[in-house]
Amino acid sequence: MRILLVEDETSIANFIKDGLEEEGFAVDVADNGKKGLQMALENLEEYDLLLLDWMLPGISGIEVCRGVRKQNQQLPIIFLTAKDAVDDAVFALETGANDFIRKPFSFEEMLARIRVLLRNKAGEQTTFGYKNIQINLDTHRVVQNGTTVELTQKEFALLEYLLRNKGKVCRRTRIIEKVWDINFDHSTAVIDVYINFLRRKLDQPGATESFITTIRGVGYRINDDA
Amino acid sequence: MRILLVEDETSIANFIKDGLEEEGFAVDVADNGKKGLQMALENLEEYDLLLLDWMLPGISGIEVCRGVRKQNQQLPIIFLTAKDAVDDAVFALETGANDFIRKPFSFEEMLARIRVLLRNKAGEQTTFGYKNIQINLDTHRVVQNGTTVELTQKEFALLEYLLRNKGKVCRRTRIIEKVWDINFDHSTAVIDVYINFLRRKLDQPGATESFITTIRGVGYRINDDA
DNA sequence: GAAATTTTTTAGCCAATTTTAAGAATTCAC
DNA sequence: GTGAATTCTTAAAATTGGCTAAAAAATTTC
Repeated sequence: MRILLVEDETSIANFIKDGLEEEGFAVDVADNGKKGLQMALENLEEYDLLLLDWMLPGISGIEVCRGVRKQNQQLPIIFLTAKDAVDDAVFALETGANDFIRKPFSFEEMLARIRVLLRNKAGEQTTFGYKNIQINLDTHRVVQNGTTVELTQKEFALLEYLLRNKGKVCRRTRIIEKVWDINFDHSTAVIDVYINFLRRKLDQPGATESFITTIRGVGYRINDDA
Repeated sequence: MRILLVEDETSIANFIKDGLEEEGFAVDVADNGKKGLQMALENLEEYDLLLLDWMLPGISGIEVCRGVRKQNQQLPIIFLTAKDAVDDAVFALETGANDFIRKPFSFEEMLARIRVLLRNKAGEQTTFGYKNIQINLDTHRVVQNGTTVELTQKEFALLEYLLRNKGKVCRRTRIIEKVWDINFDHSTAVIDVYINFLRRKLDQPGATESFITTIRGVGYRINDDA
């Protein structure tokens, strides 16, 4: 799940970005309206949700919202507005926003609203599994045959991505975008290295095949069970 | 947690009532505005939240809201409005509602919003424990193996948060928000310092592992008791 | 208002994690 | 089979993030 955050105050932007990343979202930040609109339109398919500050230098949040809505009716958009700006809230909804959050907001509130809007897309599932491997997002644990396997953050994120897409090919470029960064060097071999880490930690010793199938020239896939 | 639901359509009212009762709320239903306002005002102290349908026979939801607000500024009020009634939503907020939910809504969405507004209200468990550690919110005491351990306020708050979420990861950003104030400073190392304080006070001398597990890049976790 | 306690900041250290790089192995097309 | 492309594996370098101690700042207590 990739979120575009358009927010000019660096401290707030970082706070939100860090928090959401800890929750497993990928977050890109634009620090002004022009850049925000540009990023949104250029990668319209990439983003699952747009978080828009109301007050922005240059192009305002409303204009960004309008611009995006012209191209895409579906993308969930949430506004961040000042506490008592009731009119702003109305206006935002009229312009096509799906929800708004009044500042100062608690992170939990924001997360609740994001989850509501992403529900159909993301599902709220917090555990995934393949055969004897279970991953749990709440506890941030991976259990295999009843024993915990220690994974690092990146290993965890990669496994989560593969399991979320169990049965489907995960293309290298997609993995780079979702697990690493959208701007990450595509020629890198980190993926290979991390796939290798996962295999070493999770493949059954003596098994002839890995639980992660390599699809040459394309990417990787964890097969459906059975 | 007692909720007053003012809704004239019996089927919807029952659906909401049943659902909320399953979640552990006590729910009273008024099937028109007049009755709703009356019940609300007579038992103002009893209710923790008001769910108000917009369209009501007789006295409208807005009028109920206004009437309640005259007596009580604090009571959280959520409106249920028709899907595209943007103006209604605005109007509701101006009249003093805290939030609104557009119909048709999902039960989860409603629950999420109710929980946000009820956060930090009473009626919760007041003791938590992990192995030999017991924390009591009423007496504000921590007891380990029968002897009281002196904790400062912040130490206590942090331990409380970790224990409330026993078994789950507590992400750094959430800890900062919940235990310290909403505070956009993510560069601080207070958390580390306080985790260290707790460990020094509560870890068994000679133990190989702390009772608080560090999850690098994510946060901390107190494991479920074995 | 001085002393004690609590909270927060700072900074160096260290270890775990992440990334890079490069040679080995495998696969595929011809 | 041969060669090119891709992936695997390993090791080493770079980076990050958490730990700790100590000091500074804020708050409470007497």
